[in-house]
Amino acid sequence: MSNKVRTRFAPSPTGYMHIGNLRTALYAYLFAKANDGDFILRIEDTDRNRYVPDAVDFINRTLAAAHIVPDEGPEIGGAFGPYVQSQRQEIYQKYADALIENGFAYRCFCSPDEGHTAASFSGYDRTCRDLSPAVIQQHLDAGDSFVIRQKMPLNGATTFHDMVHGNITIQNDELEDQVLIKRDGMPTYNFANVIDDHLMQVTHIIRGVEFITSTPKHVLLYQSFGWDPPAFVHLPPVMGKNEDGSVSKLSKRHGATSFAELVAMGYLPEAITNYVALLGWSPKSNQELFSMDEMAKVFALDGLSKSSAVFDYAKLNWFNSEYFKQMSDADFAQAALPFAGELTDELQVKWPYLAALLKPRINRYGEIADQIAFFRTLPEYSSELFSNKRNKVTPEVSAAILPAVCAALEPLADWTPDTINTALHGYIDGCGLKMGTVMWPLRIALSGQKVTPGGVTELLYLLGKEICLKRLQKGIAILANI
RNA sequence: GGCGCGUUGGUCAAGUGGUUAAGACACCGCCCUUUCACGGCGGCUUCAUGGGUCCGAAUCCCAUACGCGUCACCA
Repeated sequence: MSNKVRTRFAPSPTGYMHIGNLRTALYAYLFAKANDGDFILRIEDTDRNRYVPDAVDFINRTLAAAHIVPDEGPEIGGAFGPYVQSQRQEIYQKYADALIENGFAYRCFCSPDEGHTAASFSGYDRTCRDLSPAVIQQHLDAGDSFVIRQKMPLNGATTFHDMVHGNITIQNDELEDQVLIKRDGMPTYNFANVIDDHLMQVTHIIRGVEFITSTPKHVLLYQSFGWDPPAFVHLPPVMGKNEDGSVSKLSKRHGATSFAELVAMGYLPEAITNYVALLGWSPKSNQELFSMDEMAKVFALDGLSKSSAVFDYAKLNWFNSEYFKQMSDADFAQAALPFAGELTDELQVKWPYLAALLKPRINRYGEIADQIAFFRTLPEYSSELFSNKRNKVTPEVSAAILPAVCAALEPLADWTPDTINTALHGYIDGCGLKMGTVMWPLRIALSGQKVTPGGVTELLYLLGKEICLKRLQKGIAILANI
């Protein structure tokens, strides 16, 4: 049982889930599941200045929405708790003391404001590295506050293996005597993560590349304790495309950066995770549409890419529209309704019918309001809109067609797609014009735009007889001036 | 700046010494068609640059350039 795969997602509670973070969580989850392992959620809240109320709840809700379900964590518990770092303070203290005991760490009494920066090597100048026991005791007796620092080797190099990048070596003299326990008694990330990953028996650390350069410090810590380090998997960042064509780490100026924002824009969680999974990972096959279960079957580390990927809305749109097509009309209608804005009474009744027309035509729910705005208010338009080369329509031709269609529609007692269609076809068959030629001017007069959700029959039905006749008259009036 | 990592078309990418360098999105064109969409067909554009090694290099080596990361008592 000891070689069961265990991965973890260890966010700090900021109340925000960046796309890149979501992807990290997703990979850690998928890798665990692909290997019948466990996925752990751990909250890294050792920075008290950054604490955001309800952030843990937010993380739980986000993971749930994305169908990433932890096997262990603050809410579900598990054999290795607590899973919130601020509740593990004594544990870190104990291990830090052991390090001091064995000469791998030391108390540093320097004030953070004194500027103890070394000139010849990286970071802290190591003033307190070799204090005599007597001096240390003096400080302790005086009640001086201190931090605990890691005692880095002065020479040599540290090498570790990364499963996506291969072996990485860093000279030890590049390493600072980093702080392990802060003045407030809390551990730093670089310390807590080592202790917790070992104690929680994490086998694979999956995290962003930003941690790659501090990994040697972690490895040294594992060595000091005599522990075997877990496998390391460092993921490249998710980028955004700038106005000038350059790319940089996905941020606000690129639009949405969080899972929650994308959902608010009307993207389906399933589509987001599917797309994000493929941003930096590729399966052995050419399959692109994956359910979570399918991904959990085929996910493998060797499909991860080394280089960063640019977040592309065009591709996300495609994924989302594919997921829309898989939805039933009823489910879509229900889920889309909140995005429709205020509906006329007519449309409220006919919403399921309208929604079915919208489903194959939009990329995200957020596009709905714009698409259906013309139902409520006919946009201003000019007679030029009536021109369409493809269907051989001109404003003149339109001027002849509109009144005739009005006449054909007017007598209809029953206003259903069927009766409307029959009346329309009756007219078209009689007049000798092509269907497209007749439909074009109708669409323009009905909607004031070239592109509409649904065909003319559907528009007529949805608008209702009275409004249709009015809009057709309006079209005739506009055409009268040419 | 030091150190580390990266670089296949507009974007995601397959590829691990011999391929016509897959596939997807986007874009363009055609077909279908009651517009749009859907669907079908086709096209466009790529191995950052320069040196090696080799019969042969996107694949191996070395430089250069560019990009990203890191250098906190943040994670």
